[in-house]
Amino acid sequence: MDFYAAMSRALGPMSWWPARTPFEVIVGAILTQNTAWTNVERAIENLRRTRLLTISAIERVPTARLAKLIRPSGYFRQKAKKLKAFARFLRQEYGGSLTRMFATPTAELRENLLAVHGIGPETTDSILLYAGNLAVFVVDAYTRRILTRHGLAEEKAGYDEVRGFFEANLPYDAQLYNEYHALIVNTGKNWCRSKAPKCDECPLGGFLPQPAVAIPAEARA
DNA sequence: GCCCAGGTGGGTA
DNA sequence: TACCCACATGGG
Repeated sequence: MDFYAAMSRALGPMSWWPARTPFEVIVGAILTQNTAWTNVERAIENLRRTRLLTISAIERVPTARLAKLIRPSGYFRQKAKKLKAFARFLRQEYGGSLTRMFATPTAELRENLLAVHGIGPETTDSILLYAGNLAVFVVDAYTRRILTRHGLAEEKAGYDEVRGFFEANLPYDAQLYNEYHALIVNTGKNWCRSKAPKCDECPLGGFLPQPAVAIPAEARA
């Protein structure tokens, strides 16, 4: 039994990302930065209701109005600028086409996204994996917390270090990365919050370092 | 009231 | 490079 199998057995298929279109995935990835998803849902719903869930609409809407609509997601003035910055980037670099954007070689696209204001490593990789279906492992606060609590990573391991750990030990498979990250987030939400983690009930079983590596059985030699 | 959430960018030493 | 802090709402 390894981490993936334990989480999968406890939680079942995740079917992520909760969004209707690739563009909606990207909007959600920006809005959920350090924010509970329930708050993001309200903001997305406001954008849907006002027909603003398209690239051209985000480009056209005044920043102040955009900010007001996404207010429930928190950091709303910052995030309005970030959505604007992404829309501008997509227009300038790819003619406003997500299809064209995702046709870009992954390493090059990753660098380009990281250069956009408000899009850091986790948001970049969430976009690549969940909007583009590209095999890039997403690392978030729960991933780090779970790994460090099980003695599988240093407290201050860098983002790319943790990402590399997974990508080097897993088959190159976007669907697997998709499900794995989703399982980690749900495990974190349910059992591994920063205060009072319910380790005794967690499918990954407590604070102690695990002998098993954090990879699915089929990935092992 | 307090803590926390699927981060990121800017400023300072 | 390595910290420190602002950014902000809503739920437990």
